[in-house]
Amino acid sequence: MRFEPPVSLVPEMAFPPFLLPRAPPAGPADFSVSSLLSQNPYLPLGAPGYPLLPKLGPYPPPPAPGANPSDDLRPLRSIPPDDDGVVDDPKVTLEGRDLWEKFHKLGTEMVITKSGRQMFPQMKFRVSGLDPKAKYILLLDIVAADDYRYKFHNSRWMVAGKADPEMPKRMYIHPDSPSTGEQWMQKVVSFHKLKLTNNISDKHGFQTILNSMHKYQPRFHLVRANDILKLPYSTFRTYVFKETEFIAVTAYQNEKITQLKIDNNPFAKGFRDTGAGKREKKQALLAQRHGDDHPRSSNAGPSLSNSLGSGPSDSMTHDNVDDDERVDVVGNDHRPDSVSPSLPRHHDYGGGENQRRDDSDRDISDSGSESGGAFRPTARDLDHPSPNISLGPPLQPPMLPYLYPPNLYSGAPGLPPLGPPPSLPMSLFGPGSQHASAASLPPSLLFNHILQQQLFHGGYPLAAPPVSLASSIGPALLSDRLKAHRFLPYPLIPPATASSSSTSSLSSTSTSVLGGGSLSAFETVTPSSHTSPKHSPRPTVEPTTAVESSNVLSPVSHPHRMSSLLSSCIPGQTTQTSPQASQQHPSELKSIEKMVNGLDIKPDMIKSESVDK
Amino acid sequence: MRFEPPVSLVPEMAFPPFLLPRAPPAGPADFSVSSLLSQNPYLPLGAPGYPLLPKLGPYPPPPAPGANPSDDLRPLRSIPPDDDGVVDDPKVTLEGRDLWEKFHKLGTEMVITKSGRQMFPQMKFRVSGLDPKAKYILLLDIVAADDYRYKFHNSRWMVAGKADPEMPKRMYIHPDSPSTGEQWMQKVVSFHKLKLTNNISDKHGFQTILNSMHKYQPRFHLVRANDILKLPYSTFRTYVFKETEFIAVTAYQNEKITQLKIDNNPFAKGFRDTGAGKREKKQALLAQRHGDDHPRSSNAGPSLSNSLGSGPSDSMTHDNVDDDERVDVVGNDHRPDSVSPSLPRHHDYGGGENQRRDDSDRDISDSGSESGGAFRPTARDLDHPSPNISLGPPLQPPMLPYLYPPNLYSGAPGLPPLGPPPSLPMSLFGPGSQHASAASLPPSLLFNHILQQQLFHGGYPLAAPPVSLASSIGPALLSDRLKAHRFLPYPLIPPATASSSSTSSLSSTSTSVLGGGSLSAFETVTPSSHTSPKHSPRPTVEPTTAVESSNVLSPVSHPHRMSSLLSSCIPGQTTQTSPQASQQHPSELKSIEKMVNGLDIKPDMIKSESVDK
DNA sequence: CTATTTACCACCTAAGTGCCAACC
DNA sequence: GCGGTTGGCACTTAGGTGGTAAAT
Repeated sequence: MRFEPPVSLVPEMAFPPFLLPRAPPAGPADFSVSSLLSQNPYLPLGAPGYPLLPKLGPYPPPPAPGANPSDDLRPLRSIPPDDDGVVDDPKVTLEGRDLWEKFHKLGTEMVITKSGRQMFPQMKFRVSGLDPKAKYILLLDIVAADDYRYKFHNSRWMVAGKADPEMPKRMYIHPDSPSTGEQWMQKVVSFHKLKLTNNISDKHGFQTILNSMHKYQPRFHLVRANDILKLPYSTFRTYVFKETEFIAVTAYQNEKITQLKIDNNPFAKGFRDTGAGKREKKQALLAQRHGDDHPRSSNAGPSLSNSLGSGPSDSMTHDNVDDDERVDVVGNDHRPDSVSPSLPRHHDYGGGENQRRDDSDRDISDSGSESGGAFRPTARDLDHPSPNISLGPPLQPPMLPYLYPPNLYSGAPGLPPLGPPPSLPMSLFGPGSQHASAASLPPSLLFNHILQQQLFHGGYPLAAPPVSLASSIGPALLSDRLKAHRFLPYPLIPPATASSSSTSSLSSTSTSVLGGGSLSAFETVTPSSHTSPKHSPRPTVEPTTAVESSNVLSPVSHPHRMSSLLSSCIPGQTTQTSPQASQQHPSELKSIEKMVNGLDIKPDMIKSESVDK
Repeated sequence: MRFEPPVSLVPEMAFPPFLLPRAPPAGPADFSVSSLLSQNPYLPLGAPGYPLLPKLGPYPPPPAPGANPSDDLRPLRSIPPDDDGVVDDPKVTLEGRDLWEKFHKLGTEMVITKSGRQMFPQMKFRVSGLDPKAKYILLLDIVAADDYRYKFHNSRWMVAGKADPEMPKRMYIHPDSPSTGEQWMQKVVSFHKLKLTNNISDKHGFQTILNSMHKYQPRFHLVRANDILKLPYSTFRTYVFKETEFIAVTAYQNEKITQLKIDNNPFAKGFRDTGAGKREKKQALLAQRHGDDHPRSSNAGPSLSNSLGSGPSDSMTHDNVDDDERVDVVGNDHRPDSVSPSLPRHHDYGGGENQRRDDSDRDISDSGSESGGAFRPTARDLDHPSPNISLGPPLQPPMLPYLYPPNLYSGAPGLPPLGPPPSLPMSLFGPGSQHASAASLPPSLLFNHILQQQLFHGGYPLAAPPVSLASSIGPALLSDRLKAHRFLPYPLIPPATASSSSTSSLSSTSTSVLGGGSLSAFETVTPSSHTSPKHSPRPTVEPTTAVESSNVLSPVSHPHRMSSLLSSCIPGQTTQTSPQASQQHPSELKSIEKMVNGLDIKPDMIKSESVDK
């Protein structure tokens, strides 16, 4: 049509879309990091052109003219210039949680390659409860889930020794950052562009370097900040979904995982046995090629997903993600899977004030903020749904020069950090501050990164020679760590043996965590001294409502590891840590550690698990 | 490898890429609008969550503590908070200019579809001379090149009547906006994601609505602003490359264009006659299918692409885009194709100060800035290379409520605006300010957009009912315009006849412009009273160095159309217009209009044209 | 040797292209 | 039927999948 009658057009034309409305494309937003990175590899942080030193003057900005003098007493805060004072109460939901749980039950494996591989269930989140007008930066990182090295033996994952040294983990900034709360809430936030690699000389920068045969835990960070430079000074919330835990592999070990991937990943349709007829055919073909039907797994769990499971002979009859298109087959959203840190209405986003659950008695973070705030979870804090949430106050500039090696990130129970965990990094948090690093770590890393850039004439992170970091944290430290762990033969030493003072009796099923109520295959064969009798090593778990609530007490002696891993708060509860506020009570530490390990599960959390169609 | 010797790793690991370095992907940056839009359709302007009213307080920010009191005397400026005072001297180069020129010679056609179609030679620019630390917003819009409707008859484009009413044009914000100068300069800035459509009910928001069989002119806007909200207050520069002019079609008319697209667009390789052998084969096949070899065009050129050019019998022998892969076939960069607005070193980016060419006498914009600045190009200003550049100061808030209907955008000579151009919009610039709109228009549109959002509770532009705009510009105006032009039979009325006071004798080959020195097929059959005798209607132009420098004097009576189209300055020269500063001398107006029409061409501009291999 | 990892493959999705028959 | 428009088609690029054999 060339030109319709004005009458009908007027309405259309009347609206001047000078600016593209930015209508979201169909489907989840392509919020993937890579998109932005590839599109605008420079935008935020680390870009050469980015002002190396904030021009904002001292952080935080001076109090407003009419501000009460007492305000000055509060610790430096991260309130961004445009902070409208509106309190947010973010809730985060893991997209495709059901699928994630299916994988988790089997023991999720993620392929890592030299060139980088995307994660298959993709990391996608729904966010709500944000201040529509405030700007937020969303991040994702992947940290070691424990200090073990694994091997897939007899159809199950077993500990095969101490972990290899972790490569420094990078914080993946969602490419759309910073965007307003309204923008983030409008669509699913996807981090699918993030790539996993085992290539230490990652040139792309899109990739996260992982060790094969090690267990990892993705973490989602929500930071209220309108500028990436302010990240280190801003309040951030960390959400951990245990169901996204996975073991990095260069080749799939568990055939069930392979099949689940094939059945759910559109790009793997070529390997799919569509429909009954095709299915048989294809599998036959595969079998022929293989020469044997049961690669590794001897235990088939009916468990897996979609009912049909006319799978190959080898093991499973488990999955039947019948149709190509469906990714989330079973009923979703049966259980409350969105969690909110629930900041107090008068919450102060700066580093100083405490954050409490609106209606709660848990003053988790109070001590943390000004005094040296840290987690102070109560017992109540332990019962919470899937995502473990933690809040962290911004780090103070004074600590910036220090860098906490990301490889110390692991916070799982059981083994102590590789070798005597260098206490140096902890100095950041001052003596007695043992777990504050959990939530604050990400920012600290970010900050340090920035710092490096500033110190070393701000080239691209990758472009900049490694020297920068080394110097910032002390070259000796880093190299020592590396040396200490080079070439681990990864014997099958039981984890318990290696542990130091840390492993408590509670930590038996140490790394076990439940993906929001689902049983994970990971819980199976932890070679620790106390293997959980509850579960058979096999993920043969039928759709059940059984609750796996193991309590793990993480090593107090290595709080930094712990906290860095998963310091969590009960959803709807907030914890606040600040570098200087890190000194906490030992008792608190324990609670925190519990949360960190994400072992407490509420019965209602399991509810939706058995929905497999 | 699991873990290499620390010695080798240390350097690698020492560098903590916490933040992805955002290494640019190979090839030109995927800076396309759509990318960001699709990725983060909300980011900048118009997003619901976007702060409707800047919280910055009064623009500009209060002077620094140590600032001289006299600073306060300066008019409100748009200097962004992070404006470091560094003067930039932006230069913009059209990527693939040679290819563009080839198309332009034939009379570029761009397919528009209901679902939206990307442009094929893609809009890509190289930018340099920016302040590395300052943030810039890059935009692209496509405006009517004239007021005609065309038809392709006898192998040439002919005017077929007055233009249909234009749909409101939207300003396409480059998705990476805002980014630092350093970021923009680092790679080619691509707008390839922009899509053209004829679907008035464009739901996607990525698309620009055009009228089929109408001629358009893309424009590139460079704005120094660190926040999209500040766009209206910021200095902007507009670059117009005449070689990117095109006629929108729903189906290709000129077979040569088709072939040129096929030969150069990788996605059209399927239609390519690779190698000599294949070529013959394919064409034979095509012939079979067609049943006739000459769909529409009676003129075939052996010309087309891959050397073999055993094309259909039609006419031209002129061009030859030899190889598939090459986009820029002929010698590039023979002529200076990068242009800089050349701001004075002490240039003030605010709305107030004047901008002069560093070494020049052209004080083009001076009057414009504080006093009500506008173009004041001198004769010298008229001789310049391809991109026509204009500078515009920010619009002042007072004028925001007004909206200038984008469809009045055309600035070509010849016909007057459709019907009596509503003078209302011009009120924005005050009486006597007749051409200031050119450069300032884009921002004004943007601003109005923002305003609308603010006024109408800031929904998405598209989401928001058309009411907003209608009300802002006055419903009556818009609807009247629409009514006035509905269903034009587009008779073959010669343009000259329709013109009002505007068309001067100089404007004979009115719309003819040279794409940076190349002859355009568009110049051929302008049914105006004075057809350029120089060129045959057919783009049969052999590789020649002939210069087409026709001077067109655009109608003074309709300055808004003119100016909005192509107000241009000599490269390296800057013009500045401001809403309030719009009152200019009549003499200046003429100069400006000349520039607007981009008719002045320097001999050296043509140089590279004949290089076709 | 074993246990992993790599490189390459066919197969898929997603999306851009012009062609063409059908439509108006 | 003409001029213009539309939607399905085959083809392309680009890139994500797991399989597989060879390399480490």
